[in-house]
Amino acid sequence: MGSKRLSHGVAARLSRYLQILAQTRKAGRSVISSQALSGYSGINSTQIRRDLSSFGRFGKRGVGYNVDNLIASIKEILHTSGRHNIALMGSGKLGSAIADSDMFMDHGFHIAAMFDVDPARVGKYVGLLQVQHVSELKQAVADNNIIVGVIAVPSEAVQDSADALIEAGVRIIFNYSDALVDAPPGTTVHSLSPAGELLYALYFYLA
Amino acid sequence: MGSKRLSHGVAARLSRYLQILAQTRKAGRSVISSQALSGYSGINSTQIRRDLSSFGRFGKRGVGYNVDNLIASIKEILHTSGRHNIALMGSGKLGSAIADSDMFMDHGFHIAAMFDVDPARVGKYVGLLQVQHVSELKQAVADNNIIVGVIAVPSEAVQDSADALIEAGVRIIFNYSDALVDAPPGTTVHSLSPAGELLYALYFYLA
DNA sequence: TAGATTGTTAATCGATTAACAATC
DNA sequence: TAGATTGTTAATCGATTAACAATC
Repeated sequence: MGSKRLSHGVAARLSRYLQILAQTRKAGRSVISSQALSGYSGINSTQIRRDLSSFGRFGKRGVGYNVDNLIASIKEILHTSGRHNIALMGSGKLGSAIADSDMFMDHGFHIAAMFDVDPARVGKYVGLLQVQHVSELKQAVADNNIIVGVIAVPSEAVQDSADALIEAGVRIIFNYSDALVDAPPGTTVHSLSPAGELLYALYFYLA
Repeated sequence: MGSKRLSHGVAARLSRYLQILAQTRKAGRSVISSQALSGYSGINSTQIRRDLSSFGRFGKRGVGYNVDNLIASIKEILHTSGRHNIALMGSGKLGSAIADSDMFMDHGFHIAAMFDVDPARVGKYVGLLQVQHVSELKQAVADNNIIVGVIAVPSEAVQDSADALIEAGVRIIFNYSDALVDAPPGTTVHSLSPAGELLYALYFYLA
């Protein structure tokens, strides 16, 4: 066990635990029970204990899981302990809001560079980052070992941004719009869909 | 069939189809195959055909599904054909970006009011919406039949916004940060977790 | 000791997939 | 007619859940 390739379900749940654990640590709590994790994730507590116990004995009976240790253990299982560099596409309101937030930093991601097509924005600073022109993307990806692209541009421009990232060698893309993105096999594109989530919640609310 | 309560899995997948179909329609395509839907959703095409066929015969063999008809049919199945009003919490960069986008409008949601705690922002206009003080939330929820809250405030303030929404009677919340939110049973809170999604994608990329 | 929570088993349910006849 | 894609069956796999002994 341990060295086997994880199933998609298990990897997805472990990532989810990791995200919640990071928030728990941020809130100053050092121990968490499977019950509490279940409350935040919506995943059954038995499922959580089973997921974790298949990799080792991380918990203390009667107490719960040590947050710091569990974070370290899961990161090891997922092979994602390092720092991962991001290229942020778009320096408008959404892009700036993303650059300002801790959301990525808290999980070992680093926004290494920020890009725009608008010449009026290129050269300006957002926090510590200077906005670069998209034509510099390929070089920046190579120089900074960027493996993730985050797209925060108007929906009409999303496909162009995605194409530029793919052309530059980026294979993991997070798209903040709900525009559909065409991408070649081997490339992962995750698009936001708040409306989809809301319609789903609405069904159970109205029923 | 048809009138039975949907399982969570089915409702989630139908919402996902709906989101993709709306984008497909926007792109001007009038027909889509289960194969194409599968490509965009990551859901197996047999699963898609099975989900749909359990409610009726929506497709044409050899052709695919009519996009407009399928949207209407799924909305009917989900009982979410109407217009649904949203209260948007936060008028900063993120809030403004959300107010400017079509993401909610495209799916029958309407941002009916926008709130902030900062007196300097209250009264200003973002597009056609005038920013109101949070103290007016409860009244606005009642007046405008608001059933969904979208939170776009700094992570330290997320819980306060959620509390205000819940106090005002809102039971469905979409949180644009990855801060954990405590909410009473009966309330649905969906929080964004881009980092979680990325770690998941990263595992399969690195493996 | 008493209370709480893990680790694990066993049984059930839903998701996934391949395959293919029906039919547009 | 030929090609494509739905609708549906059957078989497999993973997720979910209840229950509870082990143990902190």
